[in-house]
Amino acid sequence: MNTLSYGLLALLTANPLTGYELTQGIKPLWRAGHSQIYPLLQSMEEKGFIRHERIEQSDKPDKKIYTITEEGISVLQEWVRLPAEPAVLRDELHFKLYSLWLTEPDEAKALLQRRMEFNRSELQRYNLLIKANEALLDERGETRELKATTFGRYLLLQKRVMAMKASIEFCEWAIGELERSSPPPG
Amino acid sequence: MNTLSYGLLALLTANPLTGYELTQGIKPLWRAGHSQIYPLLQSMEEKGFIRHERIEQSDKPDKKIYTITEEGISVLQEWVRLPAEPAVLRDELHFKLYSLWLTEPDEAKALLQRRMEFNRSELQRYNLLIKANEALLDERGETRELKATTFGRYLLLQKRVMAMKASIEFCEWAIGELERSSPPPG
DNA sequence: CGTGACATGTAACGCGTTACATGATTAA
DNA sequence: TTAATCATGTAACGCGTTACATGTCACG
Repeated sequence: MNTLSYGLLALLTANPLTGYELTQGIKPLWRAGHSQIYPLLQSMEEKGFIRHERIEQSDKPDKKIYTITEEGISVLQEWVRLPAEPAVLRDELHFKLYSLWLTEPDEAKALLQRRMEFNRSELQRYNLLIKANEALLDERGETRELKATTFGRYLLLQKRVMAMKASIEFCEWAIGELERSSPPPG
Repeated sequence: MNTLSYGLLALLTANPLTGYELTQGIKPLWRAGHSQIYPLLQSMEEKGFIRHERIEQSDKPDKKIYTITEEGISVLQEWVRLPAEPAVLRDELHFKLYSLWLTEPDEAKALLQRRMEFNRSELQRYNLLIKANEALLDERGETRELKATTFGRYLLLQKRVMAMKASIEFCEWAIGELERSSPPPG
């Protein structure tokens, strides 16, 4: 049981999902491809933390819908209360900033601008997810459980939004610093 | 040549360093242990991007001081102008936030508080690094090269500072949200 | 007629962490 | 005397990415 395994359990507490849906749904939380996820689902099923139901489909490939078991919920519960390890950030840009003086000022600016545009599109994506989450609550947010899972998603998405905004602010500031240190002609 | 290899080259453009010093110095930029770094130094030396000088010491173990070569600088230069891959963030807290409703409100708050305290200590560490960087410039910041490398470090450290501040703000906000949704007795 | 979504899996390889290995000096 | 700093290396294992593998339907 590694971190990703617990993450899959976390997603399954909200509702039953297929491996394919888990692969899509985990994207804003953790970077993982389907080739990592399918084997973990198999091993968690052997451990009794999840179980699956096979759905035969004629138009699309058959699928397996995974549901978390009572045992799965209780191991997740124990894990959640354990202190969280420090976040690990791996960003090439750190090294590129460090050696920025090796490039032309124009190229340095372009580097930051590309990152800023990517961050802006990510921010937009998170805002859409927040709206979808709120809509879910408005439509059928009656049970205590749905309110609770929606709240968790809300916290998480706000975390991502705040980080993205900070990153965009950094890019804007750094581009300004670059222009101050080598003003463009004109 | 992976990202970490270019990162080591980046550090070596500022001044010659030992593998040990590189292991320490890379910490704010990338997570990597010495067992990753020593083999990369050997392979980069075979490629001709760096070279080393052995220093014999009587009180401490002997050391190897690595210097970047002209060829090393030129491959780094080419790499820096390439677009930076999106940053990868791996944070257990994402999953724990998502399943926060499985814990007692007190434990949920403690989870966020621990992270906030860690972030605050990181912020302090970065502020010290910024001061050290500025001091370096004041003391002997005459050459154009030193000014340039100091500038790169400055940008990078500001990036980390802004990210940490955003993360601290998130924790404060999230603790507030938790208190609002389940007020403490009294 | 090709691309993308749906859907699940395995294999190979590279990257990252932990542990093993050695050994002197210095401060608590 | 125990831990920490300096200093370099290897080995084993686990995690993450890319590629291989298969097949249908819908849309442009």
